[in-house]
Amino acid sequence: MGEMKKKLALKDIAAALKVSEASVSYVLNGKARQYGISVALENKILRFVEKVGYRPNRLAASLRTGKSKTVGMIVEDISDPFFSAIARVVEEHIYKEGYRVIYGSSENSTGIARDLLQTFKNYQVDGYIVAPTAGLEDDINQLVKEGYPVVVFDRASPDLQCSKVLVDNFRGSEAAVLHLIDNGFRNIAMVTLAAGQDQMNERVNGYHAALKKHGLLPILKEIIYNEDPHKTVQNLKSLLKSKKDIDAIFFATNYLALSGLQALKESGLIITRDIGVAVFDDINNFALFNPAITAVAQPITEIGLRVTKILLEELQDNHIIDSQNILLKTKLIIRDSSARLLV
Amino acid sequence: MGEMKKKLALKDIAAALKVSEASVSYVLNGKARQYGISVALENKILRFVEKVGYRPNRLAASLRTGKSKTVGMIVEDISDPFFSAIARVVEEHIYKEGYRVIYGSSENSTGIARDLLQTFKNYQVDGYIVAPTAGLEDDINQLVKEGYPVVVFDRASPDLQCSKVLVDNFRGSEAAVLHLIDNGFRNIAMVTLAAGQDQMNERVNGYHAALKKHGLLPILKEIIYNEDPHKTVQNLKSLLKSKKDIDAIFFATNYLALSGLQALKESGLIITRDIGVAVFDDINNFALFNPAITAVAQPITEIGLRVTKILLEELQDNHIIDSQNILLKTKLIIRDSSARLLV
DNA sequence: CTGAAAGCGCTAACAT
DNA sequence: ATGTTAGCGCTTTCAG
Repeated sequence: MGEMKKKLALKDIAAALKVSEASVSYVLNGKARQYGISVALENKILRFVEKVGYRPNRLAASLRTGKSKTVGMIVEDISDPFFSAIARVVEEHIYKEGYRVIYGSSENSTGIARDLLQTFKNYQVDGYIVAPTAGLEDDINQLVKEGYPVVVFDRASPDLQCSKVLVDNFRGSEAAVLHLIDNGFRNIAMVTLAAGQDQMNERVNGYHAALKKHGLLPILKEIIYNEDPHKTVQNLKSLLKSKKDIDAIFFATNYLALSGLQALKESGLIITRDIGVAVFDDINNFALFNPAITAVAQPITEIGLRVTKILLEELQDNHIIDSQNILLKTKLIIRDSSARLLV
Repeated sequence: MGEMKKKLALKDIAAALKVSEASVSYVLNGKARQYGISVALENKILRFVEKVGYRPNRLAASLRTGKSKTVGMIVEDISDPFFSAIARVVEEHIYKEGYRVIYGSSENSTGIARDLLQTFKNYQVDGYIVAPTAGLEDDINQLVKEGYPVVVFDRASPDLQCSKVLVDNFRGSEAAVLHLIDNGFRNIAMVTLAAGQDQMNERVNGYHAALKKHGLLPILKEIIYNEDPHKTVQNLKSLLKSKKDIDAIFFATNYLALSGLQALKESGLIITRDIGVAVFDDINNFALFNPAITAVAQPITEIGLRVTKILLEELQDNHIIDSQNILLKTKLIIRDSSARLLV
């Protein structure tokens, strides 16, 4: 295969132009004025660099400056539409500021997340964006203590000493369940994760709070993260079979809902006629399901923007910034699946 | 905020142990045997490194070796479920071999893609995975000529001189349309992109071929990439209004289908009763739509695995490898939306 | 078997 | 206004 053409280095262009490496470096970094490089020399350098297509080796610059212009981002699963949508927003906006993103999916495992953090560190990333797993608190706080900018999102333990961008899971959940109650449902089950993630706990708390206001009893079903979806469907079918009086289900995540809808289908239950449904997290397609699914929408773009903005601030200012705590509102999107069709 | 604790460097651990930097480096890179380091010294070094938690600076190693252990991946849009699912597979499998991934979304723009390629190069990535935009051929071939491993997927111009992992878009599309014809549909429209992407062209060719076999006439509607979805919905509603004899629609991508389903809904058309639907690319949820949507499934995991495997091969072997051409089969998943419900 | 030392390509303090 | 040069932290050749 082709020869690896010898790449031009800064010194090559300095030599070709018979100027010093420093001058070239200054010009390329927009510090010509600051170091009193003449406009003539500047243009000459710029023109030549353009002509020969020289591009500085970022690795070398990073090694020298200690800044890699890269941020590490840990999501739960990049193929989950919630996380990929946020990743997209972050990528787009942080790119404009000259930063690149390295991603990693934790699969909700503290071990993998820790490994990812370590890897990012080896790559000398300048900052971290993370959807933390339970148990990652110490690792993150350590990073903060060492002075690295860290922003967590989606979930956060109170112990975390860094900026946080979260949604109001409690109220979002509570609103959805109150809505189901308003529509006449009384035996409302909630399907959630067994993982002990903070945002899930809040969603469950919201569910309990709503029920309590009306003196209703909870029916909580916990699913293990990463369980084979087929098995989840089976588990949910069993639940529906054993508790025939369930008249509505509230799902704590979009993917649990997908399994749940499958379970309803296989159980021969028709949404609206037999059972009401609401979901936390509104992925695009819920509007197109038939019936359309009522969902608690998270402000995805807003989350991505806030995360990016805060990280950039922490990245740019060298002075101390207080960590920020952003709590965003969710929005209940009422669709057909939560309608009560009674005779 | 906390002091940036001075990071340990290799020379620090060499000094602490009173051994040479070379010894430490050899041990850390598993070359102790090769360079005849004693087992005793090896253990001593390993133990110490473990104890103080030293981690080599990959940037420095990369600068020195010219290998960054990073690959650059360009997708069309990381928030598209097709691409994020593939990204997930790639990430997972390439991670195990010690590589990291930097992603970028091209938004189907050659300019952005070119910029991303350049950026990746500045970061000295060892290899490239790309879903190419039309017009990126020269840039990619240049990379290949320079000796970089490149694997393209999802689409590829015949001019591309690198390994390719594609699906049989022509047959996949043809099979879906033949299926619609079998079910009695006669005025089958196809909604596709105007972008001139190779995979889209093949899908359109498959559509034409199927119609031709049965002497049917095409109704082709091209949508501009990145058009505001609301506008797309309007455009499709106009189409449905002006061509009232359309009895089925075949969508070339999952997101076009989402707009299309919205348009059908807003036009008061009921799938199965008024119109048949099939889609190229089966994202999870199509099975859960009601009616469930018939779709041409692409072997996502297989695509991700092949891409990863080929790239790793090209990355590891230094000797010449012929570029590989993989063509994977699609699978038509027949669901309710393509059923013909006639009286 | 081990140590010294020369860079990889760049930045920025210090000279001039 | 521009040039010289010492590293950033690592790998690897070469000499002991």
